[in-house]
Amino acid sequence: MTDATDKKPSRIQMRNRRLILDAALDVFSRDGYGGSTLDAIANGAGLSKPNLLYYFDGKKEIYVTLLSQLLETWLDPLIELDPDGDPVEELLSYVRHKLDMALEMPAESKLFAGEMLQGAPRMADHLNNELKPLFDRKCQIIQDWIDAGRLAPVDPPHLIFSIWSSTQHYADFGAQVSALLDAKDPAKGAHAHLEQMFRRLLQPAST
Amino acid sequence: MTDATDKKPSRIQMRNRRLILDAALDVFSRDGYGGSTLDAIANGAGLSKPNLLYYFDGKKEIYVTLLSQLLETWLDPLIELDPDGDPVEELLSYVRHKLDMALEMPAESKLFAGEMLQGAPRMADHLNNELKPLFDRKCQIIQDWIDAGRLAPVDPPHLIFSIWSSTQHYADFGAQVSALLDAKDPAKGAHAHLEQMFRRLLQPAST
DNA sequence: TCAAAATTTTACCAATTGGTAAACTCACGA
DNA sequence: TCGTGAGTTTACCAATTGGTAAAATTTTGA
Repeated sequence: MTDATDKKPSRIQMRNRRLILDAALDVFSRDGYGGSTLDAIANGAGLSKPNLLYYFDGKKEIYVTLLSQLLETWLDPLIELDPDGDPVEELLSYVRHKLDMALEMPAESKLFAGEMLQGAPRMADHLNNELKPLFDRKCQIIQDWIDAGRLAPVDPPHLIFSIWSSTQHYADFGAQVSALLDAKDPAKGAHAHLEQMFRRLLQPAST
Repeated sequence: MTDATDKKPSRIQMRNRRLILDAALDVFSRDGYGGSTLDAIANGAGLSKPNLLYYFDGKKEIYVTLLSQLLETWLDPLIELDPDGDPVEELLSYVRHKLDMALEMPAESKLFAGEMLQGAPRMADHLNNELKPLFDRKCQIIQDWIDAGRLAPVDPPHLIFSIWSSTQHYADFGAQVSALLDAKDPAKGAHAHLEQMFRRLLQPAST
């Protein structure tokens, strides 16, 4: 039983697995899966390559572990969308939360984006089995709000796409944003703009 | 004078350089720069690897050539934004054009996105010297429209970011879009949704 | 037609990369 | 304190990769 995936991870196991995953996030998000090397990850984690392979069975396992752990936190805010709250405020709160995540966790956003760019080959299962049902559930909530006249009529799936894309843009295309924006900090303007855009889109015609 | 960058490219040069760039677009956009191999590109182009290297000096040169050629067509629609046209219709036309490009040229979009994800290391010059001035010029046009009361007050740079992100999303995150959308063809819904969203955002309060 | 130039192939190579074997060291409980 | 298993290092390897040298072939223009 020298396998690193045992039931009872030691303190050292916990520490080193975390070191490795942290370094791997840096490397994978910067260089992409194909452009990343075990040496770079091991170096970033302060471990030797064979030592790194003592904790993970290979490059792919590190990547997949990272990705599946990330997905949980990444989709969390969508879960919180509350059917009993005020529709516009619920959705705007979601936009705010998503933008904050993009601004504060750009590496995570980029890792996710990179996987999507390549056709999500290692996430197809998760996409179909986990995200799709959640997505459909939340689309239904939005549709119910619309049917109740509490939200302007929008296409729920495409609304969610717009929220995802416009927020994650500040992480994934951060290089472009920085190069084009004179302001030192894009956060302020981004928040104000997205709030305005989605409020106008979602506000039902006042009666 | 056996250099492939001569002034007068032969018919064979034209044909093979195109074959190589076409194959390279496929490979680079699918596997990322680091994950792509000269063998894969040569194979896709139907040439041997040394033959491929007869036309380009190396992997990086293929990539950079591809990227810089792409940028011209990619930014073209922004150039067309006409200060003398109707503001809302000009911008909506730009949105439509951008979405069509994303839907029809997903590989190009992904190549561009992949470069951005990695911090645009091979595009910093182009970003600062070409795109930035164009971007500023177009932001000024939008600002002028707003000052003239012909457009709702929006933050021009962030408006452009929103247009870019929400349209390119259908290419870059195509795997996710396909997995989550029940409709066979996302194009129809996407067009309608983006038209609605940006029209609401941009329409000035009617007097 | 025919030599020169352009193009393509064959045969390589050095460096890198993901990964392994096995020896070695260290921490800890009996 | 000492044996045992967890953790680490050293030394290595086969496959892949970007790239080259030079011979062989095809195309071109006079």
